[in-house]
Amino acid sequence: MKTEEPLIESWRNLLSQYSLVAHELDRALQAEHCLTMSDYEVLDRLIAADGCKARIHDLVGDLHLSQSASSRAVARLEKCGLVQRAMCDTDRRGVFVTATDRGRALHLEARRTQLAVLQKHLA
Amino acid sequence: MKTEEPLIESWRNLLSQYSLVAHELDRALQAEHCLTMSDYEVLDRLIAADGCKARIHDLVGDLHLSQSASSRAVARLEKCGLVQRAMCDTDRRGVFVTATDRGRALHLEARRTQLAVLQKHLA
DNA sequence: AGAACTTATATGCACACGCATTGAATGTCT
DNA sequence: AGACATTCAATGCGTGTGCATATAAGTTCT
Repeated sequence: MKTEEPLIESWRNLLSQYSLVAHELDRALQAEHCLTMSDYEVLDRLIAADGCKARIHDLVGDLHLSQSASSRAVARLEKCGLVQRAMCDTDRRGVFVTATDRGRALHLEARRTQLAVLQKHLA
Repeated sequence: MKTEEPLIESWRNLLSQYSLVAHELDRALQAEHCLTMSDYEVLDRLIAADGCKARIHDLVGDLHLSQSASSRAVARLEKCGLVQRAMCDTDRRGVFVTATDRGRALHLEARRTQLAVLQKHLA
């Protein structure tokens, strides 16, 4: 395989590395914690926020997910009891999402799983 | 946001860059050529092969896709007339996939689309 | 040759995704 | 205040994905 465009070479490297890590991360999180990579990302962002609380709208910007996918991720997390929805009193269109105790606990465990995978592939 | 683990920092960068490029690439290929990113990747690998011809099994290794997803991508390309399936006479389990003239032509056009997107984001 | 195993593709199924739309609340402009 | 536009979240829909399985062909071992 000749190198052709270095641009394509870069893209292939990016794609390869992403695919490898993403697939394994997804498998590990699913197997050990019943979480999608996206679910974990939502939880992670939420916990990074003030008071483990954020509006969905604010999460979307950080998430590499569409608004609808983010909304559904929150719904999944809520169904598992990791997160709670609450109306936002200052703007009743908005929805505040808060991590529950179980959510915070699971996040800690899942974080270890994540680090193990990253260690293995990005170290 | 404190930096915490540099490992996580790396992963976030990888994820961000991938998401940006992948989404835009997908949109552009779909809009201009009715191709998924995966479809294009299959076509691309096929054309890189000897005689624009390869067995599905051999494609799978390069593709960042599962066997089933690869099989379906080939099916899509065939439905669009970009590719042809043919039995492999030396091993009748195998299926040879060959790019048609239209497939080769479309690949050239799509390649320009790809390069434009990559240029914009990876240059 | 025949049975047991392996390999190459296709397919049923459940699920996460993005796009488009809906519904409700807010904002703006006259 | 009232009409129109905008914003936030949820949902219907179509589609691509991986996993498990099915099917068919090749391989190995006795």
